Amino acid sequence: MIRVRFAPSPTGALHIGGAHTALFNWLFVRREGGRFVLRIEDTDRVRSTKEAEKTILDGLQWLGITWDEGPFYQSERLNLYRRYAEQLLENGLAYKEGSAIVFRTPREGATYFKDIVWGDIEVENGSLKDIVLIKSDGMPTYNFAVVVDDHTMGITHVIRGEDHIPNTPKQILIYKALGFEVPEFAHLPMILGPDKTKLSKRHGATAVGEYRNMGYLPEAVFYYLSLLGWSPKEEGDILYPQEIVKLFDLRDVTKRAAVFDLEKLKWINKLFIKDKSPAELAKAMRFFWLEKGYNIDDYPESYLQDVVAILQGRAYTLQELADYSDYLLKESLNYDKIILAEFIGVMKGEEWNSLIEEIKKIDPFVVENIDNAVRSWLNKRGVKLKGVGQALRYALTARRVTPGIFEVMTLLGKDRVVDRLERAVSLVVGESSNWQDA
RNA sequence: GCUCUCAUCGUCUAGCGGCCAAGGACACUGCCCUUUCAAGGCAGCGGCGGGGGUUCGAAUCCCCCUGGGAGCGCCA
Repeated sequence: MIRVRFAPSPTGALHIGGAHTALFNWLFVRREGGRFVLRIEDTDRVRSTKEAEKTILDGLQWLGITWDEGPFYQSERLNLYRRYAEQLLENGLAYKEGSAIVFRTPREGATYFKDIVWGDIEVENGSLKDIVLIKSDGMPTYNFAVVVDDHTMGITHVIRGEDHIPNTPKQILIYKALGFEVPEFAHLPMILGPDKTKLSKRHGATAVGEYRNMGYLPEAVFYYLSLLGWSPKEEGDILYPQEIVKLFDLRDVTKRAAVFDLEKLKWINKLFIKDKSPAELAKAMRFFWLEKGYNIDDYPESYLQDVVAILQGRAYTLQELADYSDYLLKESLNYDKIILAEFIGVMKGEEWNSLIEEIKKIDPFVVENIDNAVRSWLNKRGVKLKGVGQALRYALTARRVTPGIFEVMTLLGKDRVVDRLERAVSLVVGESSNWQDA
């Protein structure tokens, strides 16, 4: 039975690197069939917090990284570490130094292991220093606790970041001293910032939660992360977790550290947004709309879904999508008077009035009818749609970029369209009908 | 400094001795479509770090150099 584990220390948020590690463990174990164990490495009494732990678990759940056992806490297993440390003391393989217990590394020979992704790795034992097992405060050190935990928890495959490669020989020495079977190791490539150094806060957002708040979809983050150090034979289409599981193979993991590319993540996020059903998306949008202060409960659910449907695929994040939907979910528009005057200026006030009258007659108020009515009115007058279309767009949305203007008009409904047009025209033309560029 | 390790377009990668005058994706640049944007279509830019070998033949194997990364805590 294959058993893997993800063992974060609760000293901060779940960051991209951690999520990447958890993800690969998850893909591997779901692919091969086995159990995913979650272990909290909270032996650093000073830096560990319950809040950090919660953030990490939330982050994993958000991404859909499920675990089968745990969370287990190292802080609750202190006796275990103590007992094994004493065993080493009795065997003469470790010694006391003050109130700490230290492992005596062999001076001769070499320690070898075959990493699933890196291949053969060998280190001269002579280059290793003695290893502290139990700290003066009675807590085990990381290198000792992992060994005891991974063994007693029956972990068969240790999958973790490349930064642990130098620790591995030390741990293997301890496994052997304790008479434990050594598990398989698979080290994952590091995730770097644009400057090619280990990704950290100074590179920008590194916490998974930040991406959630910015409006990234969990599936998108999941897919993007899976692409760092691994790749499906054919890229191009988006893949959902279950599909990735089917294609995943630890042996295909790359060794070269990968630079985190936000541009690509954004693009992937856009694809996933586009792929969502309007109902699902509308649900996910609630948080972002509310954050914008829109009174979304004033509108029927079906309308909200229509709003999403017309906009999805044009935004990189849900936050952007919320921003783009303002004119559909807010009743008042803030025009830039100069821009409005410029757009409305493509036609005379009386022409606008005529067009508006024409629009009032459209029934039912659907895309095809609006399109026909507006175009035939324009044809009769010999006016091009280009300028008027843009004017309509700005007058109705206070934006220069929106989905197709006839789609927008349909969604807005005849009443709002007429109201907004009349107001826009009067703002520019004024009561007197003799208006100037502002 | 010591130890381990990596090295294909700007970025993520395919490639595991001949099918590679190196393929895809993101980004970027044109063009088409067009009521704006996006999408879509087409075209383009751009890379095997360097030097030695091995071989009939090397991006692929070996060595050296160079460059990068990680680790070297009674942190995890």
